[in-house]
Amino acid sequence: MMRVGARTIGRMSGNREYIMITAGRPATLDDVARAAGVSRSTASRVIAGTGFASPVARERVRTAADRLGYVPNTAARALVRGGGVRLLVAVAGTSPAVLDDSYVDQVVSAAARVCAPHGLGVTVQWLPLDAPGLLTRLTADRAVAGLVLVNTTSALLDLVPLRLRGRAVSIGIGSATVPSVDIDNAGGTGSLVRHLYAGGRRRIAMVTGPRWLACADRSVQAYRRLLGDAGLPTREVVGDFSAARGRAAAREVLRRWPDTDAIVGISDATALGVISQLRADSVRVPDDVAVTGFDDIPLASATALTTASHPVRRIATAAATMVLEQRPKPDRTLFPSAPVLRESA
Amino acid sequence: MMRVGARTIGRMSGNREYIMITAGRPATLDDVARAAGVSRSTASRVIAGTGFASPVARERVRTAADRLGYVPNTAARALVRGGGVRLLVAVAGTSPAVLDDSYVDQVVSAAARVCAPHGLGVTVQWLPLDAPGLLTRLTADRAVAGLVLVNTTSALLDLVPLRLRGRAVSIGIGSATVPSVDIDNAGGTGSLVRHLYAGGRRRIAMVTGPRWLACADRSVQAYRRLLGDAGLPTREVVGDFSAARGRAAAREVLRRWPDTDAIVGISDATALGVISQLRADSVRVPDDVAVTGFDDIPLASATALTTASHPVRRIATAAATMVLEQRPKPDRTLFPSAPVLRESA
DNA sequence: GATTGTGCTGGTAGCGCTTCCAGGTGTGTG
DNA sequence: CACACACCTGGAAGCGCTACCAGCACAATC
Repeated sequence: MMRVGARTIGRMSGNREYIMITAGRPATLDDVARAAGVSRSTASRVIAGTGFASPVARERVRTAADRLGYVPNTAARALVRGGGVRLLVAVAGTSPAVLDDSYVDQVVSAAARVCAPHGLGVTVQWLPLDAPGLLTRLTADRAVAGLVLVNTTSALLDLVPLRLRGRAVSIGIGSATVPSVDIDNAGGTGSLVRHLYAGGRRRIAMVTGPRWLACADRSVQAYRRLLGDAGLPTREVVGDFSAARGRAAAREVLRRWPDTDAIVGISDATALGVISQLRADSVRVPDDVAVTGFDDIPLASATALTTASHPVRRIATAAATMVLEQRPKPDRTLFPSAPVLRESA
Repeated sequence: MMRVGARTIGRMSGNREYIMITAGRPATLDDVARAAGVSRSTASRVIAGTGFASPVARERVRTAADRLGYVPNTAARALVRGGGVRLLVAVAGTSPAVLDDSYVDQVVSAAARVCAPHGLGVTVQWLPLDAPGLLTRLTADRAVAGLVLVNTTSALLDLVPLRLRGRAVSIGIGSATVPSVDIDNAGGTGSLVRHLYAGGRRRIAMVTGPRWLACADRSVQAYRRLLGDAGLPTREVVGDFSAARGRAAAREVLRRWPDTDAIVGISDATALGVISQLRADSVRVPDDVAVTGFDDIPLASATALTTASHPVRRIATAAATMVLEQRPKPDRTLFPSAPVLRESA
C-alpha cells in the first residue's frame, strides 16, 4: 500500500488549517475511518451527513478527514448512488459548426459553472438532425446525469430516454415530457415590430431563421400576427442566423419588394449582414430602411443596432439548475426580451 | 431486477440497426455477457478491445451489445481504471467575475468539446489568488482527471499535486512541472509597436494588465525592449483588461504625457475604452493618437481597431488535448499572434 | 424482570467495470 | 508421446463509495 502523506501548508479563511497531500494517493474514506478509529460506514455517514453518528464519532471523523485532506471521490459516489457524473449539452443542427458559436460557448460555460459545486462535469455534443440514434446512444451512458438540449426539435425531444425524464431541459422548444427554458422570442420581436410600426414603417420585411427551428418560428409568428392585425402583408425571406445569409437575404428582399422600409432580422448577425448589404447598395439606414436584430450581442451596441435583449447566460444557468435540482418545474419558463432601441431603427 | 427492454426504431448510417432502450435501465456489461453467452470478462475484453478474444466470442458480444444498445458506463470504467471523470478548468483571479468572460467561455467550451469523445466532463472554478488551499482541495477529488489552469501564477502552479503531473497544462505561464500553452504576447505586441514606430510614432504609451499576470507582463516586456532598442522612453499605466480601466488609463496617459502619439492597449477592451475616452476629449484617432489592442475580438473588426490575433479556441483545444493525450510535450507551446492592421493605427 | 424503544455501530453487499490469474483448449516442436 | 507454447476463457478480486440490516448498549416503560 502506498503511503498517504500530509503536511500543513497554511491556513484557510476561517482560520482552519488546510492540508496538502504531499505524497502518495489522495486519502480514501477507508483512510479516514482507520485514522478516526471507526468503521467505514460511520465515516461515510458523517461525511455525507446522512443517518446517525454520535457527537464523538462525528468529531473524530471530521478531524481525521481534515488532517488527511480527504475529499470524497465524486465518481465513486455517483456510481453507487446511480447519479451519473456529467451533464450533456446537446446542440442540434445541420453541421458540427453549430458548436463554433459564442451562444453555445456561453451555455456550456454557464452549465459548467452551475455543475462545479455538485461535482458534475459538462460535455458538449453536436446532434445531427438526421441521426436520431446518436442521442439515444449518448444518453445510454449512465455517466450522463442530465441533459440540456439546445435548438432541438420535437422529434429529438421524444427520444429522451425515460431514465432522464426529470433530468432533461430544453433551451428552446419543449414537449410534454421535457420542460423548456427560453427567451420570449415572440415578445421581443413583437415589441420591435411595434416600434417600427410606431415609427411609421408599413412595408416591413423579415429575414427568418431555418424553418425547423421552433424558436425562430415563434419570432416569425409574432411578426405575422402583428402585421396581420395591422392589415399589412408579410414579406419573408429565409435566413440562417448568419451575417452572410443576412446579406444575401437583404438583396433578395430589395429585389422582390423594392419599396421595403424596414427589415426585421432574426438575429443580430443577420441584421448586421443586412445593414452591410444595404450600405453597399447605398441604401441609408435607418432613413430609407430601418433594421432590427435580436440578441443584443456586444457588437450590437458598438454598431448602434436596435435589437432585443437575450440573456443567454441567465437562461443557461436556469436550465442547468433545473436539471441539477430536479425541482418541480413549470412546463415552460420564458425569459423576457426587452427592446434595446439604438440608431438602426 | 428490472427488465431491460429494447426495440428497433430505425437504421443508422451504414445500414446497421440501432436500438432504443424503451423501458428499464440501460444495459450493463453483465446484460451483454449474458445475452452473448460469455463471461463478463470476455465481454469486457471485446468491448474495451484489450486482451484475447476468439473471433466467435467477439462477434457474439458485438451483436449482443448492439442489440441491447449497450454503452459502457464511463464513470464505472474511470473508477476502476483510476482515471477520473472530469477535467477541471481553474481560472485564477481576484474575483469570481473572472468567469464572466467570453475568453473563459471559449476555453471551457473548447475543452468540453475535446473531452466529449473521451467521456470526460468539464468543470470551471474560480481560483482566488489568496486562497491557495482551494486548488489542493479541488484536485484532491480523484474524479478530477486533468487540470487546465488559466491566468495562473507560479505560486499556484507549484500546488498542482503530483497525481496530476503530466495531466495539467497551464494556459499562460508555465513551470518546471506544468507545461504551458500560450499566445505569443511578446510577438504580437512587438509587431504592433514596430508598426507604430514605422508609422512615425515616437511617443508611445502602454496601458498594461495587472502586474501579477505573467502573460500581460510579457507584452509589457516586449514594449519596453523595443522602445529601449529605439532609445525611446516608456510610458506605462496599469490597467486590468477592462474598457472602464482603459478609459481611466487614457485620461492618465494624457495628463502625465500630453504629447503622447500612440497608445498600446493590453487588450481590445482596453483599447476600445482608450478610444472612447480619446474621442470624448476630442482627440482624433489615429491622426493625433494611434491606438492598438490585442485579441481581435469580433468588436475589433466592427470598430476598425488595429490589433493582434489571439486564437483562443485553438489554444484551449491544444491545452485540453495535451491533458487528455498525455503526450510527451514541450515545456512551452507558443501560438503566433499576427498583427491585424485596421484603421485605429 | 421482561419488554419496548432509541441512538448508534460495523459488517456486508453491492454500483458497473477492469484486470489478474488459474486453468482450460488446440497446435506445433523435440 | 511428452512437452512447450501459443490462444482463449471464466472466476474472483477489487476501484471508493453508499445503503441496508442485524445487533449492540442503555434507558424508559409496563
